[in-house]
Amino acid sequence: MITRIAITDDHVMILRGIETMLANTKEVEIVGTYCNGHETLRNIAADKPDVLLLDINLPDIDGIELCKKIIKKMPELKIIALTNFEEISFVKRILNNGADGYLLKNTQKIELIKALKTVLKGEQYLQQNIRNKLMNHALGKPKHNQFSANLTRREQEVLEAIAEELTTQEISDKLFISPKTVETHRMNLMSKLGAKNSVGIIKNAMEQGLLD
Amino acid sequence: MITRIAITDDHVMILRGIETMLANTKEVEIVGTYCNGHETLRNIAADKPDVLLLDINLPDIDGIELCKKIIKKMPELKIIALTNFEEISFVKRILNNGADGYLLKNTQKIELIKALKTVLKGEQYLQQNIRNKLMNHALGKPKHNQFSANLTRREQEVLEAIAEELTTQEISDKLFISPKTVETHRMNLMSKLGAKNSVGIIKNAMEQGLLD
DNA sequence: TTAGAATTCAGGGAATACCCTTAGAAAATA
DNA sequence: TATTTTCTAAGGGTATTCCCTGAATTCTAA
Repeated sequence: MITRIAITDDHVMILRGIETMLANTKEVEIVGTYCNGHETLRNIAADKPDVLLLDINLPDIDGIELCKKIIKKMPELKIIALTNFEEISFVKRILNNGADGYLLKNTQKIELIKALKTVLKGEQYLQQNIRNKLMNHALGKPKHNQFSANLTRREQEVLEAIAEELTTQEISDKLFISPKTVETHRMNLMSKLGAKNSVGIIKNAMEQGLLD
Repeated sequence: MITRIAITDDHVMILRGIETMLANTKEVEIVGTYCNGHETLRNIAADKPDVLLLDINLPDIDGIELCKKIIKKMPELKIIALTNFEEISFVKRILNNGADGYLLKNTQKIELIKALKTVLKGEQYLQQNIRNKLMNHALGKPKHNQFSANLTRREQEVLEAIAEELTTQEISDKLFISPKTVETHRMNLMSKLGAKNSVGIIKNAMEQGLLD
């Protein structure tokens, strides 16, 4: 059985690149290539692909919205998100909205084929480094992770307010607590995050993914 | 006479895509493909291309620096910058540092060939929309873009020192300048990055990849 | 060579952050 | 219930940042 593949990408070079990569693979056939979201929505039902390689950064439609719409139309279709970015929050959103796989655009032919086979089996395919990141991220939140400080609810709120560049007074107004209490939380944040000042709080918090 | 072409891009798909695009064109021959800056610098002299299609966003070397280095080595070589971004400030910088052309990655085959011919004649090639943007820019809309803050050497040094959680005094000791000078740089950083305080400087700098 | 950046520095004051300690009340947990 | 953690808040400082103005020197690109 030949797998029918469609590709959506506004970069012609990427389209040609994938076509070339798959040209000598007998198990697959490219049944459609689209340059944007609207073209994809118009033609995908007629082309009936088994898998769609979908660039998330399209000129016309937000990738996640597009993903949702396509899945609604064709629930059987497997979608592999294709992008340059490896933002964890983004990966999570796209995977929660219909995508079955996530590939970076520097993918080699072998990995592309592996990804296709995996999603066709009904499994999820993620590149190794993305998988690792997701793991770390998942473990970081609910569990006691010795590498990432775990903050109390209030500390988290103060942290976010500091990240918004608010002053102690402004934070106290926002959270309806005394400025002195805000200072206490700030001191505790410094201690927990190993920072010498607010700059360090924000730097470490961002590196540990405590913000977003 | 056959034109010798080399390509530098860390995305295999782009490499394959360009190869495919040029495969049926007799006037050109691809003599080398490189995945990063160092590979390019190592091999380009031996491959002797007439034109280099150079992705500006490489994993290892800053595109502009790389461009300078290559031109120093091979002054005859024509370089066409290849990228996803159409930031005017960026276009100007790269064109002022050795590139002869600027193409977006959504370029079609016809335009690619046209660009190659143009730069080989010794002229500059820019895509139409980039050309228009440059025109508009030159005609008097100096809208400074908050997304592309470009920092001076000293500002970058002060930025990095702030990120190290140093105080003004400590930074002044480190850089052998007066604390007052450090404050001036800090103020300019706030202004350039649209920040209200040092926390904002670091937050925006990290988001824009000005640190690391 | 000449205008524009970039770098340097200063005074002085207001605002804010930093740092220590202490401690009661509320909430979560064992 | 008892214990721990969290949240609250204060006094009383010192250190640092923030903000304004103004200005000389050096570098750099047209």
